[in-house]
Amino acid sequence: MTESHPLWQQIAQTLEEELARALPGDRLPTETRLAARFGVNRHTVRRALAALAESGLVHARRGAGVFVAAQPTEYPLTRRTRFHGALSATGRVPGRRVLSVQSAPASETEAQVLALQAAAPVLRVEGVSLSDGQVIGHFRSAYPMGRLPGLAQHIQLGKGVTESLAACGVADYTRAWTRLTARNADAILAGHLQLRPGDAVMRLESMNQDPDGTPLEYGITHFAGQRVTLTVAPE
Amino acid sequence: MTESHPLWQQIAQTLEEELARALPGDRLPTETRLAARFGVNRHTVRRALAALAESGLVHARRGAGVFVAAQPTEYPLTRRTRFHGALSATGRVPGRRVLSVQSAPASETEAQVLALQAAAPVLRVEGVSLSDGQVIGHFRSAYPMGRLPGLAQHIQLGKGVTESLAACGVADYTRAWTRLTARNADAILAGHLQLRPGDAVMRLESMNQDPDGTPLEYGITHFAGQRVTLTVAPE
DNA sequence: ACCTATTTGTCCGTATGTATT
DNA sequence: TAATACATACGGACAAATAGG
Repeated sequence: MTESHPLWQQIAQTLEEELARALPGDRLPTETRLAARFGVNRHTVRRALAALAESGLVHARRGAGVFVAAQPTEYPLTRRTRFHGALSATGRVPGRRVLSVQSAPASETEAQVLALQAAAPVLRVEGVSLSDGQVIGHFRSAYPMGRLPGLAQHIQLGKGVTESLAACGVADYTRAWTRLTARNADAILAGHLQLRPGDAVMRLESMNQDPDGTPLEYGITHFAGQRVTLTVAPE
Repeated sequence: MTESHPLWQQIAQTLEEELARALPGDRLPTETRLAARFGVNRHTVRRALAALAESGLVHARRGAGVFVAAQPTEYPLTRRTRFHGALSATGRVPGRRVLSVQSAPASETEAQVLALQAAAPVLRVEGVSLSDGQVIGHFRSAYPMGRLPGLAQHIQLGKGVTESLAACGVADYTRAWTRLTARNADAILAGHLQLRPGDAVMRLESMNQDPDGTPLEYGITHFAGQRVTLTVAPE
């Protein structure tokens, strides 16, 4: 093809084809060696590797090298979505790390979604979700404190959402709705998810409610696109 | 801030905050001006702008400048997902452009999902979906020809999926399941969706069936992450 | 229709920082 | 500790697309 694509794209495509015959965890040649092989500057190779990393095919570790990436985790997205159970069912070991818990007056959006009066107190919980020890998601949730007295203590003890809600008298809850979109990770999110800025992530905005329809939780979760597949199935 | 975040990240964050007060279509200062303003090299500004572009916040046009991007389209994802109806309901004008129609023996995956014998004939349809004239998605579908005689003629006449299936005697169909993940667009997909390589896209793999559970369509759709929000709601 | 200045895109080269081995 | 390897930042040069005269 006389179609003169940029050098870095040609290199990326060549590498992508070769990656099809590689195994997850395999290490690529160093940037310097690749530059020598293709007869280009190291930065041109870096541009190509950046594209592959954005596609989730490889990931770089400073000082170590560039490695072939692994396979995704399945995550069913149903009305009764439970993080712990969802992952256990697919044979993964779930985990959770709470980064911060704080109470604050509800934002405009939170008040509206949770059906609260303006500036009513909410408990904000931020953390990351793990699958087999690897970070797959980052969540930021808001709980109405008025309806869930004592929730903060349980959350801070490291208990799961379902368990903590049960301790507050919530026997059951279901997901009312979910809004989904894809974004490129910014620097902060990439840090949480152990990705590179620009990597594709799925953004889920959702609300959970009790059987009476009372809102119990409003959250925004970001999943690492390359490590998670969401499944939407009828029940 | 002595907080040692890279320069380009700090610049990206500053610009992101300022973008919140900008209107879609607004033009940013040139790279050279921004470099002067932040007291850095032009390449450092470019790295920051690249991150914002990957997040879908801005869009660069060579020779013209960098511009603030536009707003997303809503797309409900239910058991009875109908492209035309879904968009009409949100006040958008839907559209579809078929790029190719061809018959071929089913691939291994197609045969398995559609419950066909190996290499049974399927009709493959590829095209793009429009909302208000703008490309929002790219689809590649496979239909079992044995169950849908004459489908090719209707599809080629430019009719919609629902309409074409109706002409083959399918009065109703529902979505059996959907698998979702986020990816970065490669060069080809970016071309179809009028995005830039590396932009976040949502990949939907889905199967539609008739009321008896007979598979009718297996397809993979990619939505432009910045232009579409999927909603998952219980029925 | 043509030219020109402007603006972004690509590529090279160099230097230095930081994490890993 | 030292060598290796990726990350950041700077500088320069030219190509390609755009906009305006």
